[in-house]
Amino acid sequence: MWKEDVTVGVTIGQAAKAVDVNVETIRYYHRIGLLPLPPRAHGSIRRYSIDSVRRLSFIRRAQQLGFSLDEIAELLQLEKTRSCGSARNIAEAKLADVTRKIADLSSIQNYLASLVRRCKAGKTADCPIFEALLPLS
Amino acid sequence: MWKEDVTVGVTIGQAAKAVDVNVETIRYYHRIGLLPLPPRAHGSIRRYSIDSVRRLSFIRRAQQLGFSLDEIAELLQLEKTRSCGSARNIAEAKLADVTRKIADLSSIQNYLASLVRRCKAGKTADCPIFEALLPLS
DNA sequence: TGTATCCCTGTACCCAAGTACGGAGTCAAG
DNA sequence: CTTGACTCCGTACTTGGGTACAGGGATACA
Repeated sequence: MWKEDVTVGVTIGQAAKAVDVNVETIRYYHRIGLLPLPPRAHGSIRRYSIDSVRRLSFIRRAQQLGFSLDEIAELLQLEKTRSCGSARNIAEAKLADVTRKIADLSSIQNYLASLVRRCKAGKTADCPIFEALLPLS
Repeated sequence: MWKEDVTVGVTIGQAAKAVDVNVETIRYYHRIGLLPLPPRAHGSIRRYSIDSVRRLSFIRRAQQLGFSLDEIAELLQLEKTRSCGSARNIAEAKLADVTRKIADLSSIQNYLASLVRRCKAGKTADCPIFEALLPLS
């Protein structure tokens, strides 16, 4: 006999495996309203549609791009209107953010590199790392 | 009359102001063992020496360089031996870390920039941001 | 001497993004 | 029909880096 609903979509475990995420994480996304609860088939067990899984994988990809869950929620809201301008605003803000972070890290990189370089070159007696970082006593 | 001890060093509030940090933060550093408790003069009020304040300011500077409090504790441990090689190892590890972060952020930057650029150029109908980030339905 | 401003300890709370777990229900295979 | 793997819900805990009180001392200045 053909059980119509039960096999439509995947279980939470399969969805989790598909996007390489913890089952508890998916539940957490439900809790905070980031991912709508999928329909239940017969029993109490949820079935995740292809769309649900795609939404989940979007969340992970956006996270990798440095978006917070709040920002991701905002982006997912935009899906309803498909407002190109709003999405671009968010993307541009995030781009500015990332650019600033890169600049900050670059100056840290330069400083650390110069410390290491001078440390390698110099005598052990006056290690520039200690001089720069630990000006105690 | 000359009160010898009481005026040696500064109070927590002055120390906090000197390195632009919250009083509670200093107490927190004591709690986690990052900053040793300074001696008390007469009453129960702590007096922070110049060295204490320098140590505190080192913590903040190292934080700005991206070191975690754990790593900073490690660096402060090294002060005892002044082991140049160990310090260089830590600095080099952090440098590698920072370099990797920059690389990650750069690819994110490229991707976001290309999305924004294409979004500006294209027609509103097929916004690349939605296509790239929201491949739902 | 009053009062205003610090300081003390201890405890609880904050944020983001989860993770862990207990106790019960469900489902498929053997 | 039992076993084992999976799922449910709810609640509590985690990490890192702090903040915020409450309820008392201490100190400084007029």
